[in-house]
Amino acid sequence: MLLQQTRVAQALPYYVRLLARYPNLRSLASSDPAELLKLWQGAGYYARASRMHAAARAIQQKHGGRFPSSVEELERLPGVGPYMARAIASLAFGAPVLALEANGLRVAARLTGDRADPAVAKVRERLAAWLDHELPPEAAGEYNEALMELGETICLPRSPLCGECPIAFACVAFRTLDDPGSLPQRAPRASKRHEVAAIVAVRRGARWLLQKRTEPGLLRGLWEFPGGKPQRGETLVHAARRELAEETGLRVDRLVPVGVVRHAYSHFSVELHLFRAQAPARHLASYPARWLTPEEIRKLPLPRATEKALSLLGVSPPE
DNA sequence: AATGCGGGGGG
DNA sequence: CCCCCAGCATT
Repeated sequence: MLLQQTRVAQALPYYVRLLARYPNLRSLASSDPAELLKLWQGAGYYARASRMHAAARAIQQKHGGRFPSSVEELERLPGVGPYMARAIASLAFGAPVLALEANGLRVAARLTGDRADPAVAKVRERLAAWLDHELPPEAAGEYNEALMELGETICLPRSPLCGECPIAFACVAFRTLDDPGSLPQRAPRASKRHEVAAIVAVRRGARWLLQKRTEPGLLRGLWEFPGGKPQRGETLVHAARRELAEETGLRVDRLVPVGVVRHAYSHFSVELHLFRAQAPARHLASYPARWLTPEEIRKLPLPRATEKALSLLGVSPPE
């Protein structure tokens, strides 16, 4: 699950930590989801953590603790889709099925010289059918793994190392194209949005006011400083004050500018203007906001942007 | 079929 | 800066 849309090199340290903490299915199924999310911090796509937890529980309760082995059963598990179901079935149980993901699609497009966009279902089916025809039923797992390994180490996305490729002789892109790396051809993407927002760090003694993101969507379950985007014509200071009041019920006196946190997400980037404030005399912050010491903050799952903000405030990051 | 979902590495 | 990554769920 860690490897979904995540490079092996990036997932590896998380895998090691997770496996040390949850050495078997039972320990994962009975684990605290909050602790799992903290271990997941930094890996991104945080819904994967809760799906993995749900899948472990499902295997315990609906399959008696025995890992399901058929593609159909596997695909019913939370967080397990067409690729993972076939990867598990072939690699772990020897099922003669093709497990196709980004690497395999790229390799197949080049081997067959297919110039079409794999984002189109028809093209994916065509590439899958070709690979499926080549698949040795008695060694499907090794075949699937070989496809991915080739894609990860040699048949690279932009600059493939065709000189080191053991099957370049059979590659249509290598034999016919000036730049085999130009395949597959993808549709151009929408340009990235840029957003500006104001966030407020309210302090009360040794504690800071943070809130949990509870809405479905971006960074769900992670903790951040209150704040939001300015409305039309609104100043950043006013937006900070308004958002703080709306989200936590707090009204503060003076807002001191601290700095700017810049962070890039996949489809947009944000520029967070960070302000500091003292807690008012009456400070009944409403849920889901909480007053937290640095020690408590360190135990919560935090997005990169919040880590950067804490660093600006001089709240020491976890070592 | 299209969209949302993070963060890091490389060109 | 842009592109991509051992996909999946939702609409």
